[in-house]
Amino acid sequence: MSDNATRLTGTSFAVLTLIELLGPSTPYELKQALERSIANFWMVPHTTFYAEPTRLVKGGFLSERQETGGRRRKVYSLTDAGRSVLEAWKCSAELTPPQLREEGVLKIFAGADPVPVFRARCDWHRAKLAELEGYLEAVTGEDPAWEGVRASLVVGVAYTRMMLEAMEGFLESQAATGSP
Amino acid sequence: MSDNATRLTGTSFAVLTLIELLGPSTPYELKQALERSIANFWMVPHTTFYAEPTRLVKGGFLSERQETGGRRRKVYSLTDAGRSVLEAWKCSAELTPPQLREEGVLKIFAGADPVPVFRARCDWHRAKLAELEGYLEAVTGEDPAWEGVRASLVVGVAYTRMMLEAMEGFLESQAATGSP
DNA sequence: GAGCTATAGTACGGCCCGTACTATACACAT
DNA sequence: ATGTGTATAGTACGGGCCGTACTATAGCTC
Repeated sequence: MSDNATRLTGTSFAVLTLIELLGPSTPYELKQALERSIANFWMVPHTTFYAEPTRLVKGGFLSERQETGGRRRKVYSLTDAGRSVLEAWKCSAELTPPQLREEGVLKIFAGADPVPVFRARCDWHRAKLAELEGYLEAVTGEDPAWEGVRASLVVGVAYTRMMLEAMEGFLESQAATGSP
Repeated sequence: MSDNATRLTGTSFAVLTLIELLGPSTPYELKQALERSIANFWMVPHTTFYAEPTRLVKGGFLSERQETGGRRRKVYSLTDAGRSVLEAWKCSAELTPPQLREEGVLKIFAGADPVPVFRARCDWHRAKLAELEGYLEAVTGEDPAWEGVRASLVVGVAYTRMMLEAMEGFLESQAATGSP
């Protein structure tokens, strides 16, 4: 009946999911996988991410053992409790609202000129698009267990491309009316 | 030379901008304005938001006085330091990367069926779109100082509509192929 | 075997934030 | 005038988050 149970956040489920996909893993392996996938739609700073497995062990959702050679890193595996909360989360229909933090729009709100803001964001989204397409290419033809991984990258690519096209359209329309 | 200066986050600039627009304000007035505008692209939980003016006073960016009647609420105003960091931020070209946290894609990554996820998100975006259109209508024809407010709401409406259409398109294509 | 660079983390302190609770104002019935 | 319901306007608390700075090991190269 303890009420200070480990709170499970999106970051927790990100870690659990990665271990389910990869099998027993070290924190760095998890982090590498994260950055090529989940981090693009569920951002986690690395210091938070490294802390998460420890929390999950404390909550009984992961078990931990030490590598015997090399750096003697810790290797984490799912426990039955971990597997079961992960399954429950996947099946549940509940979704926390999407959270967006876009400093560019904040500046526009404050009265800044939208053109440089969108130009900067176009560059950012162009780079991101190339990055995501690279990740997607790397997982095509993989194991069917990775279907969700592929699907999420497809969503990410579509989203990024949509944003990029919308902003490019805006900038072109501005260029047409802005200067003679 | 103190190096533990108050860190200024997006939330800080949100508060500073709102006070610049509204003039001296109480926390609740700021929160009301926030929810009808900024919170849609820079989410802040209310407990964080209520704490922010206190931090900004400590940093010297806001000054504080007490209402004399009624609830004797605190009224915050910009100091010169506050006005100056706000201006510097508006003019600077730097932007932190856009931060997205979308639990739906996380579930798809984990292998969940995308259809219920997108259906839930469609409902959410439809409601959000109606809400934003309401806010936008409420500020049309206002003071020219509110130009940025209008522009940011226009961006928000365009974004939400784009997301909605993309998801509806996906669901229709699924319906066409998924069942006979 | 010293230095360089990439890899693989930890320490710390301030900030964030979800849950729960508090408190005041106003309406309207009693 | 007093109860009681509801919207308004917050505060308390403790664990989680996170940016900056630092540390440490592995392999490479000279």
